[in-house]
Amino acid sequence: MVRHTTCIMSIPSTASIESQLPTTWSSYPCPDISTVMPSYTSSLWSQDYKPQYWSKYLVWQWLQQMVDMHQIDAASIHFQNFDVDGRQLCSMTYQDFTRAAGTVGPILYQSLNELKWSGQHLGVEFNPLDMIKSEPDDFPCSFPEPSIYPADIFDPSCQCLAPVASLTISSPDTKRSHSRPHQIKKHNPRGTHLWEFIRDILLNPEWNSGLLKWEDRTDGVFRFLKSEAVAQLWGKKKNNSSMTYEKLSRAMRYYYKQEILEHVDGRRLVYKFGKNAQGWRESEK
DNA sequence: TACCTGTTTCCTGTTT
DNA sequence: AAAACAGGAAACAGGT
Repeated sequence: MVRHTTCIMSIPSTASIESQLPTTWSSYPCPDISTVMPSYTSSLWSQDYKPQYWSKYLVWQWLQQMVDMHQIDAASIHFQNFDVDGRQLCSMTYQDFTRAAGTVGPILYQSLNELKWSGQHLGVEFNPLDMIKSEPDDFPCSFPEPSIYPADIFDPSCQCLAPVASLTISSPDTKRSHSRPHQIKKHNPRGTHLWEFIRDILLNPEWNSGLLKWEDRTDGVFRFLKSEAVAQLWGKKKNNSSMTYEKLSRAMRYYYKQEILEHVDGRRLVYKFGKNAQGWRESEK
């Protein structure tokens, strides 16, 4: 028996998404995108598309795209080294990329160079503006635009990410290549797992403006501050506008059995990374 | 094509 | 009373 059809089709309108947003969302520091980045809406396919003209935010979007595309463990990239705009990014040398991203550096360097000249990458068109220009009504923004925050929100001293030595990668390219000394990830059919998505938000303070919070950094205990907002972000990543915290939390509960998460007694919206969750510990920097 | 994994969706009941 | 939690059941989708 078919219990339900594709839920997206049953969503009445984008207004329902807004109504799902928590009231706290309105206080979320994410102003209208056209206000923050007016050029985005007026010149989507202009020169802004070129990496040389990207904002810091687009640089981060590109990095995120690279992480997804190549199945790179985001914890392996020192994102603080990419707190640059497109002009600065394009001025980085091969050595700079290697320093900033270790063994992933050459991949990023090559991808960027292809974008510089063609606007395409490995046959997959990269448009960092997709997340911004698409469906502005059903999601206020994806990750916050870094430039709209005080500089001190992004702590460049934060070394919350794992060293390149812990890199895991499983792109088809690297699977076939014996020249790259990457570890291969196990079966991961749909890109980033939910728990990795959660972990990466926690590890990247610039993305994590009040969405999630460490309760006990050492023990891996964290709390959802804006549960519905995180669910919306997750849904955005999965192209599922009907994602809710209720559904996200069901997926989280499956992690208990896998020991990716451990039970935390009696504390609402609080979870704890388990022994099979990797890349969140400070000692894994 | 069957099977597997990792969700996603829906649900009922319980706890806070 | 509402929100969150717990977990069963089935569907779904991408990868092998």
